[in-house]
Amino acid sequence: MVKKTDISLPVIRRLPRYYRFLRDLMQEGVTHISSADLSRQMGLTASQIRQDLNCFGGFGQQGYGYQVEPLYREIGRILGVQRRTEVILIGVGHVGHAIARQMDFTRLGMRLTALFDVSPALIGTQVGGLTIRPETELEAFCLEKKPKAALLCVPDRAAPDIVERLTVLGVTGFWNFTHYDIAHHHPGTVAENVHLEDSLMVLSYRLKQPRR
Amino acid sequence: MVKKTDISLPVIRRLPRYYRFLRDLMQEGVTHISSADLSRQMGLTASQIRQDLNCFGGFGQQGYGYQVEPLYREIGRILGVQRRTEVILIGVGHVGHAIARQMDFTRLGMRLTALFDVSPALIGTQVGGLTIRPETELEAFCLEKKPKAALLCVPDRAAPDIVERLTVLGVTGFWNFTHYDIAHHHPGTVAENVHLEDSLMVLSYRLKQPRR
DNA sequence: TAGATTGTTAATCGATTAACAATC
DNA sequence: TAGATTGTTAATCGATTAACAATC
Repeated sequence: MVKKTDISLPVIRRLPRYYRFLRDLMQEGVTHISSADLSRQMGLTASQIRQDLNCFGGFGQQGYGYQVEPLYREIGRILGVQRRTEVILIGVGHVGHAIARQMDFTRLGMRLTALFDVSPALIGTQVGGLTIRPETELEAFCLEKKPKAALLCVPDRAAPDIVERLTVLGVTGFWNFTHYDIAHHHPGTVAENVHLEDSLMVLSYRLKQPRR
Repeated sequence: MVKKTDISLPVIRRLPRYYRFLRDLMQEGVTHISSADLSRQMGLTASQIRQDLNCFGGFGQQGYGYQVEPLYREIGRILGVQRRTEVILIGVGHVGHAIARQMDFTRLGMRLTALFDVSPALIGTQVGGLTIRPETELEAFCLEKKPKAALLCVPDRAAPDIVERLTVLGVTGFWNFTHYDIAHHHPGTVAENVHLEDSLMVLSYRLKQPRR
């Protein structure tokens, strides 16, 4: 059923949005929808939607549109939400804490299994059902549990050391909230960056632009 | 000195990174640097760096390189970090709380002036030197203080109503942590989206890809 | 001056959009 | 069948990269 083995990253980055949209449509009882309809509702071109969905083809019917539920399932399958990747969180500051408490990792194809921090005030306390471990236990834990991904919420200056240790331990994926350029320094890894400061500066810039 | 009035968004999105990098170089006492050197350190092509910096030209010298400090100042000026935009935060849940506590708005060209929430348990409590106000006071506050930007950390279902009220009150910029598509529903506004769930799903996908 | 490096134009690459034949 | 809508190819657009003349 899958047509292209390599789907381009811009397409992949749109999939979570399609996924959410299709779920909403299902809940409204919509069973099928045309690319034209979807384009109006999502603010994309119908052409782009057809191109995107065609990457893993077979869900549209000429003259009729796309079957909502099969399409939803297929996107979930492509994103791999049912196969869960174990992830650990390093740095339980304000942001790390918020992420650990609020995100529904299970629904997103991940499972949060451990929290680490250096602060004696935090170590041993519970957050979202997990006990914060001392960062010194990173090696022991990873050697035993072999997590493949880490969520990095430490201060920028701590990042290079932590990433080095984690890559040695076999961690290949990072959800990176620091400004340390993981992908550049560790070519074998996969890093998704969340640069909150950069994003806010861009908003600041765009607001100050005379005409948009 | 400014050469292009319209700098493309991809270039703008790279500016915060240049800005940080140049600050680091200054702190190391580096006074000038060539695009080739910078390209090695930042993992961009020298060509792209020259194209980018040339949008607001005049900081390079042939045979010599770029003056670090003037370039740093100019990027700060373009991003408008010294002119501060007033911003209010709606929704002091885990993420909103973390943002309010941790981000240094001042350094990023913004000033956080008020927090709003619906929860009686939160209203009246202090976060980062600000008292959480009831969301019902949004209109009164905005009519008086006329903030131009809002940081949206409410649940998705609350977003359409809040955004509608805020745009009526003259708020034109949103730092959007919800999945509500503000730019699509309110064409006049500027929205920077932080879609944490989407980002995590993309990481999950990339980790599960056979070869990268 | 010679060497280095920019500023800028041209070439390439990739993603988006348009068009339309295929087909439900 | 006629109408609608996809799948897919071709055209367009924009961003990145390469090349090199200008010049410090």
